[in-house]
Amino acid sequence: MLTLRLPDGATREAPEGALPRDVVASIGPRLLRDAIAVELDGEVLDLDTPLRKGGAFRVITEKDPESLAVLRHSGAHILATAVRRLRPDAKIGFGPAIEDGFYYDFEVKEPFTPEDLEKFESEMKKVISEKFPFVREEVSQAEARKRFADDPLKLERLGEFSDDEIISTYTDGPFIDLCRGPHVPDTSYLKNFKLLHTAGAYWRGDEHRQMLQRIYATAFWKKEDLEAHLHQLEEGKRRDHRVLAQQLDLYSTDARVGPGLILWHPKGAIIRNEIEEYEKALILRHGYDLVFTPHIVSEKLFQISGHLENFKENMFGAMDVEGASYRPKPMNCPGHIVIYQSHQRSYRDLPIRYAEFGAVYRYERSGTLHGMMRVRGFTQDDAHIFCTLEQVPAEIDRLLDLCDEMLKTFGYPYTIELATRPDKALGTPEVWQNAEKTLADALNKRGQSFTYDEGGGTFYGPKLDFKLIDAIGRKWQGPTVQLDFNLPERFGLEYTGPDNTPHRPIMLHRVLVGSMERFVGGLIEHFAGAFPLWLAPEQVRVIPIADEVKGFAQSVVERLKTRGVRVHLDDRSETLNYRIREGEMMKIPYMAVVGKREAESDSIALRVRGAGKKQEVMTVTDFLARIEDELATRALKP
RNA sequence: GCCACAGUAGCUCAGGGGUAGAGCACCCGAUUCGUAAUCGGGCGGUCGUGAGUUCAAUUCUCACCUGUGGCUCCA
Repeated sequence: MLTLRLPDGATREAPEGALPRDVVASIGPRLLRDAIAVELDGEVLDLDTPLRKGGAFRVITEKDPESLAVLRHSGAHILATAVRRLRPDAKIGFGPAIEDGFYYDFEVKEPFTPEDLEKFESEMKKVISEKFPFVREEVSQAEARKRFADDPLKLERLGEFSDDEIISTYTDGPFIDLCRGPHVPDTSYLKNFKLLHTAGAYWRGDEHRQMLQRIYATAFWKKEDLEAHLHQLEEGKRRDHRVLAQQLDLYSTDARVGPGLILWHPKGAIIRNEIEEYEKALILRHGYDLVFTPHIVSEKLFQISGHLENFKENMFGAMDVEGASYRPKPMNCPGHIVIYQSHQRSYRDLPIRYAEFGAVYRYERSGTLHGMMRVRGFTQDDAHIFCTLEQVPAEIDRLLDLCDEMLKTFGYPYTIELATRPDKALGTPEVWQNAEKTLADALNKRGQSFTYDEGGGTFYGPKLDFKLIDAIGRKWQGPTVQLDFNLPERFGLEYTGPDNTPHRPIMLHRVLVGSMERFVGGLIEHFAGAFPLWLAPEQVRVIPIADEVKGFAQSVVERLKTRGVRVHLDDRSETLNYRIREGEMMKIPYMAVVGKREAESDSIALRVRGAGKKQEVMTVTDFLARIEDELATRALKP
């Protein structure tokens, strides 16, 4: 007999091989109706998978987040069922649930078209209405080979099973798949789904293997959730930084310059410069020293750092300079280390914090480039902290303050992940455990919640990853802090301790925005191009209603200009409506409309971006005070 | 790099074996307006680049370049 512990503390006895369905039914028939799957000791099983061991037992219903993955995985089978009906020649690969939906990979001679997708979707609806049960069977290797004789990809997978592994198949109507499960009871459970797009994908993610055709889709229990998700995708498209940047004239690329190389237009440059100025003041306040290092560097440096060995495929080629090889730097760390080594260092000097807005160049494969998000030349807001082991907690604490302050300024909520030792790693497990504990302690001490990303560290040390959440709920890579056990060794970094002997410092790498390019690209989408006042390329546009008040409008412009406000006068001979419309489309935070009434009272009719006709009339003096306050506090609105 | 798709005026796009069209933008003129497009006129493209097929290519074919969606990789 197996003993199952229920969440309320009660226990149930069930014979070995009992079906979860029967156990759930014994708890209550209503529960069985709502049950999607069960969880046994953390493993999700469907209702028809025989129980082989006892443990913590929990029923999963639509309310549990785990149920969504079960639904989506079943959705993948339903998709494959439909595809097989319409394209019997399609060989099946894998079809897992993923974060926002599911996909299925097929090997086909003719790639799928958007019209195919529509047909598959209607065919899926048929499969759903046919209400095929998902039938689980456990079979022998020989039997499995027979069943998948026509599916070479499945046969390959079968070859990897060890003798003691259970091979299971799932059948829904005409379709059979090699699959571990779990699945929903039958195909009718899938009600709210949408096929999204197709894409090529390597068989088993290996670029040396053949390309399969992948169909991406999403599914939810509730119609509202599906609609919300599709709306978020739409909203993401509407905010696409490449489109907005074109409309707002922020940056461009050009084939003559080269792909993945960003040309910052004046308006984009203003945004970037505001961020840099802000960050510069911030880090100087937090005890950093600014440095500059060259863009091209002798290869010797990268031999010492190991980049030439480990990062070569991402480095641009060498250029010959009087017989010596130079390369554009892919990272700033070695340069900062050399500055550290330009003097003998004492424990009294530490911590040393070098910061640089360092341009780096990395050879990224052409297919990976994407707007400002993935480029070949970018500027990192990079810093390296050299300190003693004892100083690490205080440095982490300082960094958490710094990140928190900065992310609040941009209006990003965030989460933190602590990435731990990967399989292939430098240094002993003890050193790692110690370092991971130091990081965790620093977070815990200030009550900062975080999750673990097990095995997600770099080979040279653990790291903290900040994940930003943007205005429509998407996650972005934010600041990272990495401990480095490697470079101090390779360069033989030293400082003299109080005991008058040499010691090896600890090195911390950290970026806040990461790369100016990627961060600004993200900001464009976060704000949908409507930048807060302090970042807006054009902050105020003054619009005289008619020529007779041009002089007054000019005086408003002058007064704003002397306070450093980025202001323009739009006195073109266009209608007021036309000029207002253009200002709105350029997402200018404030339009100061002035007519005869305003000129008489030294005031403006202020149109706030996005507020439509709800204008406020205020004196120029009051407007100046308002602007100055919003700039000083870097207000997020308007 | 790989798979699929795309490239026509500054932008968004229509067209199609006989060397091109719209709207917006831009320029000129009229208009002087109270909160999201005033009217009229004009300028503007060797149809991504190169080669091939053809009497004839922007249109068909191939290669390359650039971009898009993914894969792989990543700030």
